Amino acid sequence: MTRKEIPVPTLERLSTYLRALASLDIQGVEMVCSSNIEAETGISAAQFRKDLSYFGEFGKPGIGYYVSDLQKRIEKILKLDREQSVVLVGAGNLGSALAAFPGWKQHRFSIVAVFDNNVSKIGRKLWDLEIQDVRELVHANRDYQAKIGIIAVPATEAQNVANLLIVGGVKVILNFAPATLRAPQGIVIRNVCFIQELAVLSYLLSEEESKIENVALPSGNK
Amino acid sequence: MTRKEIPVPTLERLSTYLRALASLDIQGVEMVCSSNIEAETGISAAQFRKDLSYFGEFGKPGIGYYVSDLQKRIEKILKLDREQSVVLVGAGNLGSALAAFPGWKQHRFSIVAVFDNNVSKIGRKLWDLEIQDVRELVHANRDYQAKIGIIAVPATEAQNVANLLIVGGVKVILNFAPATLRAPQGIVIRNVCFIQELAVLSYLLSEEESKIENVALPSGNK
DNA sequence: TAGATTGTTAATCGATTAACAATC
DNA sequence: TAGATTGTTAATCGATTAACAATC
Repeated sequence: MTRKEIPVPTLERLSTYLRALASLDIQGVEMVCSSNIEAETGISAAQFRKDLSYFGEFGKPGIGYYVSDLQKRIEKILKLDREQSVVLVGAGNLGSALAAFPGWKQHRFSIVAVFDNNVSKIGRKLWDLEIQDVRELVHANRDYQAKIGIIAVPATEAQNVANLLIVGGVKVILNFAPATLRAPQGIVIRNVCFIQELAVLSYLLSEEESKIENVALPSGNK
Repeated sequence: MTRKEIPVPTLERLSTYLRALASLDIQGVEMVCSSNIEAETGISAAQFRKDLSYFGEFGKPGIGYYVSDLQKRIEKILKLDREQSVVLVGAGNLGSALAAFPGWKQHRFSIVAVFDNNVSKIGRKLWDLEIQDVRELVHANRDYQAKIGIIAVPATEAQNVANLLIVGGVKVILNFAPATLRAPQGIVIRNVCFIQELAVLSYLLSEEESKIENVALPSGNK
């Protein structure tokens, strides 16, 4: 069956295409060509066609793509065409902001449970969900059967939480804690760390500033 | 001067090394070798040495690296060795969670102002900062001189906010809104979109699950 | 039909990995 | 000195870009 591995950058872009298509769809656009997608997303037309080519044929030469058809097919590829259960660990500021995100339903994700280790929070509500004791996580997920977990706890707790999620049957984890997590083969972890993003921006800012200096002071030693 | 461009993945990893070094430093570790870093971060020893090599020499053959020295030097590379002003736009759940992040000072960033367009929020406090009218942003940043901006508003507002930030003198933007932003040359934008991350995980989850099926049903047609 | 645009192949580019001489 | 580990060069790998035959 030699499954050709799909590059992760391609998967990330698929999600971007989906967003652009949704926006075009709302505007009433029915057909697009790859250069429209480039205009909308900044991703090159060639890259767009190449990305799609991993999954089959989607358009008509000379014509382009049907917006709603393409949307549905990409959703299917990413398995966003059916509701998926997500468990959230961490009911602090970040967890609260995540739980409040209005787009969960639209993107076909459903937060089925929230856990925390803070006794003063357990039993209270985070929006419409009761905050449960993190020690109940493994047991509770026997019912939920969630395969997707989100870690929104301090870095010091993140590995413990990851272990619990994995024991509880979670297969993929989105980790917001600034920590490198260990996990067995077959478990996928993606890290979101805005401080790291800012560090990159900090470097790029200094680079831009030095470029400007070089323009301002053209002569000098090269 | 032919500045050799540093790969962005290298910059991202530098930040990861920094985190590992901080953790080792706290544990009282004074020396590390590249394979220690691999054990700590999952990034290969060769990759670590290659990444550092863009910026000079950091270690001693046969010995390794001084933890605190390496920390300081990477911080300097990323310009994390001096305080940097950041303006935040969006005082909703996400903006609030960002403002509450306890690590700002430690990472040498300082949120100097928060803006929103919601009349019922303007004038109120978000933690210790007064929420200002986003229409004051350009003017207000003449004082702050922040070069770093964070967008934590709904997607529909994101481009407008980006434009304001840029007019206000911001050079690099961390965008949390699920939108592709346009910006002139010389402005750097990085997008953080957890829904996109979940979409990737959703695909990888289905991939993992099909692998397991294939193991469970070994014979079949290949 | 002529013009437009796809899907795919080949060429290019860039990043990661491996190997090793230099050196502590 | 012998063993360990660096910094760097060369080899490999993978992703992006360009080009174009197929086709609507």
